[in-house]
Amino acid sequence: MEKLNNIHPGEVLKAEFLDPMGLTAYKLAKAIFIPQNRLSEIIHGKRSISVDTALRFSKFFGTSPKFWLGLQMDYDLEEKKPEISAEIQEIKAFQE
Amino acid sequence: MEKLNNIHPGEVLKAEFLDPMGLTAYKLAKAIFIPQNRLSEIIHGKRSISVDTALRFSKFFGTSPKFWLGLQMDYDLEEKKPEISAEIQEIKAFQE
DNA sequence: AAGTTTACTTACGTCAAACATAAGTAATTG
DNA sequence: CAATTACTTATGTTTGACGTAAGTAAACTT
Repeated sequence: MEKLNNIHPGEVLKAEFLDPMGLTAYKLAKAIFIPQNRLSEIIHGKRSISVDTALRFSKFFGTSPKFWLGLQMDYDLEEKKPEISAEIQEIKAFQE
Repeated sequence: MEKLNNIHPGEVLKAEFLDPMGLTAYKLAKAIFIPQNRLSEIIHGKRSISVDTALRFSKFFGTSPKFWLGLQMDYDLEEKKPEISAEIQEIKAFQE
């Protein structure tokens, strides 16, 4: 199930980092020592930002790793919410 | 590789929520419609807080889902950092 | 013009981990 | 003493992140 208007981290990577910086996925892959397909799949939303990837982006771009994992978290939450909303609604909040 | 002094989210769940609230893992599992072993394994640090689990905790405890996923993120980062620190150090920050 | 490097994508097999089911034990409650 | 509560561990399935590799094409080098 693909939620509309939910930007995945790969879009941010491409639009906010690679393109403005004049960088290719090929160059980035070499620079952070990962295979090219990892980046290709991230950019096309087929793979998530893992802790490993976040740490590498972090060092290269000078961002925090949580920035990248936060983007992923936001995306995953938005994707998952509608899938399980029916069951979530059945959950009663704890009464202290 | 198990980093010392890194608290996993299961510890927080037990020490900061279940115990103070007089709740058992059994009751929580029933309340949020998940199998008991899922909670048992989380509490013992053998399983991570997934998006699904975070959304359920969120509704039941009245916290944000990001609170739980944030704990997991912090834990995962601390665990992973030492594993790949050598390779990360070889990454050169991008020069604009 | 031929060859090397850059650039990207897709196919494929592996492995780790999140999942549910189920079974087992023990303590508590009716 | 039977049912429920409570917890743990074993087992099998599926998903997804991983690397390797191969394919195509464009842009440089020589």
